[in-house]
Amino acid sequence: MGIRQTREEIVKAADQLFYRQGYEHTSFSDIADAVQISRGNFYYHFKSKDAILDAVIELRQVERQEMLRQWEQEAGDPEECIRSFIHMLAANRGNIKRYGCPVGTLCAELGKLNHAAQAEANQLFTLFRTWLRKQFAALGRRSDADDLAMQVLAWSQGVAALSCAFRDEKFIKKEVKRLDAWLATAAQGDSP
Amino acid sequence: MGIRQTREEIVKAADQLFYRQGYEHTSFSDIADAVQISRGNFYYHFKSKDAILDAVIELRQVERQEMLRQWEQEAGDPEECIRSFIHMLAANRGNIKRYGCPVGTLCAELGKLNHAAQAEANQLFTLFRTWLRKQFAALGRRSDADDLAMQVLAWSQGVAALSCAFRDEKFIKKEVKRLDAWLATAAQGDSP
DNA sequence: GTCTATACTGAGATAGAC
DNA sequence: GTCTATCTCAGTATAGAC
Repeated sequence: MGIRQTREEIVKAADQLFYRQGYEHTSFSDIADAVQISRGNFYYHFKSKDAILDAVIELRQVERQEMLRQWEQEAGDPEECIRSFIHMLAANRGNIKRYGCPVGTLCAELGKLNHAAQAEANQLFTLFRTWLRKQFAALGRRSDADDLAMQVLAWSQGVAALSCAFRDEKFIKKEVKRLDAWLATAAQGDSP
Repeated sequence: MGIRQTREEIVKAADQLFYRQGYEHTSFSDIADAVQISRGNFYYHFKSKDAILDAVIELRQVERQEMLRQWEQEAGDPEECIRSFIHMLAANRGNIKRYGCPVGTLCAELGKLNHAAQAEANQLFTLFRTWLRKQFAALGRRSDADDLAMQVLAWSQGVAALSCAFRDEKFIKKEVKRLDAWLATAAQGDSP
């Protein structure tokens, strides 16, 4: 197996495991089992567990960035862009119900660990925030675009947290509907 | 030191440490240092780390229940009760900014660990949910009281998660204002 | 590149003295 | 009740063979 390919598989497996079990609770053995390599082989590709975490965060950043780019490409207007973001909740409701939001739970965990990669993980939130702000500004809400972006983000985080705690997918669907309705009025309404 | 007192101090210290560092990341040594007892002495009071967690969850349940009871006693009407809940966010904004919501972050962590105490921790959410539902029902929103309770809970969770990630206290204040305004209309509005 | 073997550390937990 | 000493185990990480 090429070095590139093995490295990639490690990062992908770690990404999933960190999401499902948390970073600290995931051991090298867990990842090794998933990728079907020996524990020792790890250190040829990464010098430490932290290094794997860095790679995972970078992977998520690249993936999310690409996702946002694609939404912009497919959408006809900024409102549709924001709607794509909102509908991501519904599309991933199975995973969210079980494991929460991948970004939110990682940031929360690294925060408690006071981990060095905290800032980088939080960049994932910033990525969404900046993008949403841009969409709201394009929607004519220039003066409160950042507030609206934060509201959408917080709303999503709350829905993810509760649907996970109560293992409730229907709550996600309900809230996505409410978000949709809210967006429709926000798109028309002027800045307050 | 009496057995009662030492046990209580262990639970209190563990409560704080679990909140600030997370359950898994907190070791016996951490708690021992905080309480100023030896590691070995623990096992006279608790038979395992899980047992301490159980005690911490129970402590939080008792404390929250007492808090809700007091709010009801002090408030003139259900709307004021709900307002007390909302203002808890503002009152604790310093800790929330640093460590997130004590209930939300614990439930999230235990979920990832797939820990046995998961259900008990989630009961903390249920406690709030049931109480809020009761208040909304008393407010005349009987048909959607539970929906509204979930909305307030989710809103709070989202605010806590984002204010923590961005280390932003002002966001809490802003959102508490919006929640207040929302509550005022919800208190008047009929069931949809 | 990948493996096995192993060193090292810190964790939870136990035993028994005081 | 509290202590010290110690056990066991899992985790990260390293060394060196293949």
